[in-house]
Amino acid sequence: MTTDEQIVFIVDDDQRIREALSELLVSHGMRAIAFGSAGEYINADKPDLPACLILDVELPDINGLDLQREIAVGGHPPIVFITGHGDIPSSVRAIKHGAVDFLTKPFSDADLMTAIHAAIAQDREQRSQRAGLSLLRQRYLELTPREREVLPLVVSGLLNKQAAAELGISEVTLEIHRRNVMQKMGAASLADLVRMAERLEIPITHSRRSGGG
Amino acid sequence: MTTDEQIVFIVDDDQRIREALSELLVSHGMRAIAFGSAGEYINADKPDLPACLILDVELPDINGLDLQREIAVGGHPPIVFITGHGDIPSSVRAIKHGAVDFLTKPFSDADLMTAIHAAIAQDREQRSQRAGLSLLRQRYLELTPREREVLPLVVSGLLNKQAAAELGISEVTLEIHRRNVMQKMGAASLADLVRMAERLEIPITHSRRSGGG
DNA sequence: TCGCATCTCATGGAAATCCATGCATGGATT
DNA sequence: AATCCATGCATGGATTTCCATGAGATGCGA
Repeated sequence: MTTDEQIVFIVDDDQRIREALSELLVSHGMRAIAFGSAGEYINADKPDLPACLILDVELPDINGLDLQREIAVGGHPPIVFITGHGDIPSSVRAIKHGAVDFLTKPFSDADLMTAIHAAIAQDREQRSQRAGLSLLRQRYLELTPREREVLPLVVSGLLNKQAAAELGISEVTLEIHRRNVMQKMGAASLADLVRMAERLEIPITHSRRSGGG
Repeated sequence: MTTDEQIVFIVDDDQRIREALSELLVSHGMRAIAFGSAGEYINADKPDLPACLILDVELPDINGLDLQREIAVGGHPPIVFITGHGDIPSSVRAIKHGAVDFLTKPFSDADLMTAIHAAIAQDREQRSQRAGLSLLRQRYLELTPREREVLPLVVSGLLNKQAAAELGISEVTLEIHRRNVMQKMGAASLADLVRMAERLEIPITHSRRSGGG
């Protein structure tokens, strides 16, 4: 397939390798951008697309594994490590930290391409997850402080009456907050809101004992 | 700490290693059981405790990595690989498949113990997760076929009226099924039921558009 | 054949939710 | 000062949920 909506970043200090990899990728119909050091990669303006990072372990400025750790937080693309002098502890650390593969030179084009495809597929999935979560967070930010207090009580399964008592306000007022929360979060139903709260990792405060009515 | 409620399994064909590891573990206050082959391990009666499996890659009957794959399904303890002749692809494969660590001989006692502690901690967590999920599944099995049809509709956020229409039955009947579901599942509230359904990976069928009245 | 589980439905009432309209206060912004 | 926003409350009604009681039909296993 090789949709053109994807890109591969290459970080390697050896220019011949950068060129060889770039050519390989282009010949597979993929866009590639190469960097000679971790710093260049970090500072570059990178297109916002499903991507993959081919990362040499041995870099002039910082170690590839350290770069991995630094960019671990935040939406960076999955990494495929390549190295000329790999050792087992490094490979273990790399994979433990989420690298898709750890290839030692010489490796076959096929192995590399397999890893790249896997990495990009993974990134597509991750990006889609992140996009959804980011939308939710955005909506959550639109809630007023009081509404943010109401949300966890509601998704805990408390009755309006109970939640109102919890906050020391009247049931009517709580109902209004509750409706505002539903509306602002774009929840079609309480079930929906509960699932949103789950994804936002909003903790359950109290749980209702079926009191009944 | 080294709670005594835990155990370490050792699978290695070298008796001297089995004895050395056993001694090391006992000296750290942990129970250990050693096996000379994958087959012995598989067929053995193993205590049901938080555990860890120290697995030699090179075994007489089957490869340690293949054993890992075979026991991947089901509640087997996290694996710490040890090997005398490790290579990077093996280590990558092992970690990708969830191994906690991949140590090459000679390794320090400290490194091994660190890995073991991590593995056991991970197993404790996994077991706790599994226990909860297994309880849910057990309850789910107590539902009648009709109740299992009602559950996804309810947690989708449909009104009783809508869910009833979906099944072509009266609203009253659906209410009864719904209540039975709540009771059998031990859900204190709809929010609770939604979360249970999430954990059981029960798919959402329809979603309600806020029509409401 | 009897008993049991399952699925079905009705009536009827108590409680809770959903919603609209209207109003008031206090703080921040314009 | 005027306006907006967040917060708070009330009344009142439509809709929905929750629950109990009662009851009929089907199918399966003892």
